[in-house]
Amino acid sequence: MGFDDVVCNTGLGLGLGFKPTAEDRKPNKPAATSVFEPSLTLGLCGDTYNRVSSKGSKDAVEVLYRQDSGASSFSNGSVKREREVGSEEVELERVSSRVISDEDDDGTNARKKLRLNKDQSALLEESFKLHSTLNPKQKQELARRLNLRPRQVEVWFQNRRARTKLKQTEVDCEFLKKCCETLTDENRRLQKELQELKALKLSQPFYMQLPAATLTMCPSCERIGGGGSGGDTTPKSPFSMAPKPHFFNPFANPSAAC
DNA sequence: GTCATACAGGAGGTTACCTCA
DNA sequence: TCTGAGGTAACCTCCTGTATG
Repeated sequence: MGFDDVVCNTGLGLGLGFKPTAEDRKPNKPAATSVFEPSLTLGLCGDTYNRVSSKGSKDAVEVLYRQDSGASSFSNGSVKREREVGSEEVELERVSSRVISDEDDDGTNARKKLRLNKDQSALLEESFKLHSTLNPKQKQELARRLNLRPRQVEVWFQNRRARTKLKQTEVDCEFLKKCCETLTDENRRLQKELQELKALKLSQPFYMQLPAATLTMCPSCERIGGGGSGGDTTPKSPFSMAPKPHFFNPFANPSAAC
């Protein structure tokens, strides 16, 4: 979809941006393969942000998802099963996570902050490329491979999704700014054109303002059409202006009537 | 079939730690 | 050495979807 298409063909003007399709919003759909439809609603998009590539880690991730294929934390059939399988360990994980993270060795409440190493980050990135969300089994397995707590993996994915969305928001914002600039320029140009046409009309003798010719010209694209042809016998002025008061609509396609 | 409740997980926002210029 | 900015792990709250009685 080109920029011009957005401005001229949709009639929606600033209805821009990208959001995942309904299909894309399904959990565990690979983030990098999403298809997007234009929208102001923001969503995940093909992620080019801060990506670390590692052959070894990619292999590991593929194995991870092969092992767990068919398990979705959202699909009706699997939710119950996952809860049965993972509820105990997940609960344990949550409790232990709080205890470990909230209390220091000496019992103080200092929040410990670990720094993921390069390999851990690479494997997490590869996993995220395949699936932007994890089900409990995938989380457990990934945590085991990374030697991290499942809670840490969960947090990483939450933050990663947030960063992706933030990045996409910034991109969309820039895009909308450009749209706004273009529409402002177009508006300015059309206003100027309108002023010129008004001045031209006033400068002509009265008899020249009569609908002597059947030619019409679109003020936007400056194409001249045979207004009288095609069975249309309605008399028209040389620059057939809109019969109604004409308000500039930046979202309307100026050439749509042509 | 409908409703109330509980639970799990994600989004959005915030806090706090760490690194670096 | 100090400091402010930026990145990000960890946390909190709210909302939504699903299962269950």
